[in-house]
Amino acid sequence: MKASKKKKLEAAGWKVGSAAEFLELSDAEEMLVNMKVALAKKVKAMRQEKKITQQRLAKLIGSSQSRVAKLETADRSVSMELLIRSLLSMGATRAQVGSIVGTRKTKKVAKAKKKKALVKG
Amino acid sequence: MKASKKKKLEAAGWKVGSAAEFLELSDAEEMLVNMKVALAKKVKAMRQEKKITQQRLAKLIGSSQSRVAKLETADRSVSMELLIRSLLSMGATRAQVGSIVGTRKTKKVAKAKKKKALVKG
DNA sequence: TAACCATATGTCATATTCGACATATGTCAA
DNA sequence: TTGACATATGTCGAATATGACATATGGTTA
Repeated sequence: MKASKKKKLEAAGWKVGSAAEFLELSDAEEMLVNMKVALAKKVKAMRQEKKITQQRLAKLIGSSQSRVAKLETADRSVSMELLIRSLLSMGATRAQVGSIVGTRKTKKVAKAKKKKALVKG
Repeated sequence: MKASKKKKLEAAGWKVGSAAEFLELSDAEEMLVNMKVALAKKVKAMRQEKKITQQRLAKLIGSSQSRVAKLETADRSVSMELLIRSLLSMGATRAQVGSIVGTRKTKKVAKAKKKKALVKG
């Protein structure tokens, strides 16, 4: 991480330890966000595959349509727990959830480029 | 639902009211609890492997010793998010976290018996 | 156009989770 | 015994996540 960013955060009142320590936390936060986004996409995909509305999924998990919408857009206000509960409520297995949590998304663009490069070479 | 399951959950610190109440726990909720317990055990295992105290882990994740203790005992008041954040902060990979989330615990005794049976047969 | 349905967004009162603190328990060495 | 250290538990005010509601947006059909 850049020193300038650290300075900025410190100026804003954030207590930052060593740069290395901060890096670890930053990575953890980023991974958490990525996990949530991945889970959110799966919620939407599963719901659409089952051809049910957000309203119906909401009822299934004891929530409301608006919260389901927030879930699927990985809104800041949604917890990991609710995301996972939603998947499980739609019939996902622990293994499926674990797979989503544990799998980093690969960029399709990057993959395409790599493939092209191989063909060319 | 089997009484053995109830016992298991209670042993893990999840106080369950009446049996009838427990019966109303959905499969999804039970899976969620099991995931939390598995993650909690991993937090403790990783911390001990790194030979650091709860106090130090607390500082690493910006929390307190008491909360880390609650984390490791899978207290009701701890979120999935904090459990995962703790693992990531100690250097766990997404793949590792995913593996814990997605893997149901199998009884060693049961496994041993199965193996023995195979040998015998 | 209008009416309808699905989804997104903003707000709010309540519920849950948070860090922090006090304190209890347990272990080990002086 | 005492004291120091690690961990567990109970509580509390603050922070965050919740369901619910109103409403906006976008697509489809009459």
